[in-house]
Amino acid sequence: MISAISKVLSANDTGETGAHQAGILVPKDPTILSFFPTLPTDVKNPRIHLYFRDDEGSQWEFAFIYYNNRQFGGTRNEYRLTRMTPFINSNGLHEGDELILEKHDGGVRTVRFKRRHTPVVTDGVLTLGTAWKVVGIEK
DNA sequence: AGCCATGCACCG
DNA sequence: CGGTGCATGGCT
Repeated sequence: MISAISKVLSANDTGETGAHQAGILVPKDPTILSFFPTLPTDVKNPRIHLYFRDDEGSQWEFAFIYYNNRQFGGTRNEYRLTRMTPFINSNGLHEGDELILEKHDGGVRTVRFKRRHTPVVTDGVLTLGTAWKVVGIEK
């Protein structure tokens, strides 16, 4: 049994807007967040490194961060998955391409992607309000 | 809520 | 000095 989520990359996600963003935004949807480890909410900008393996067996290190400085006088309150530049570039991903993250038994995580496509909504696929959707969450 | 942007620190 | 990522703010 695996859990998987996916997102259609925005221009900013891939760095095509010129931003040195180096990461994508993760919506605060509880179902999406359940894919990631739980980060503490009582500390500022908690982060955790996650390793994802691709089709070819290469490992990529991404950083899951909760920018929550709103609780400390700032204005941020959002999750981001950063450090994806090497992965984005070496795979030539662009805005519109779909990123797929999977979590297998034992906690092994893998990344895949689909080139620009039109999402096909089939039964069993819960489409959310954003570009993210749940492919299959184990519970 | 989500995407767009940027000043600065760090490092090769 | 140029690329990268952190942290933070802005815009829609």
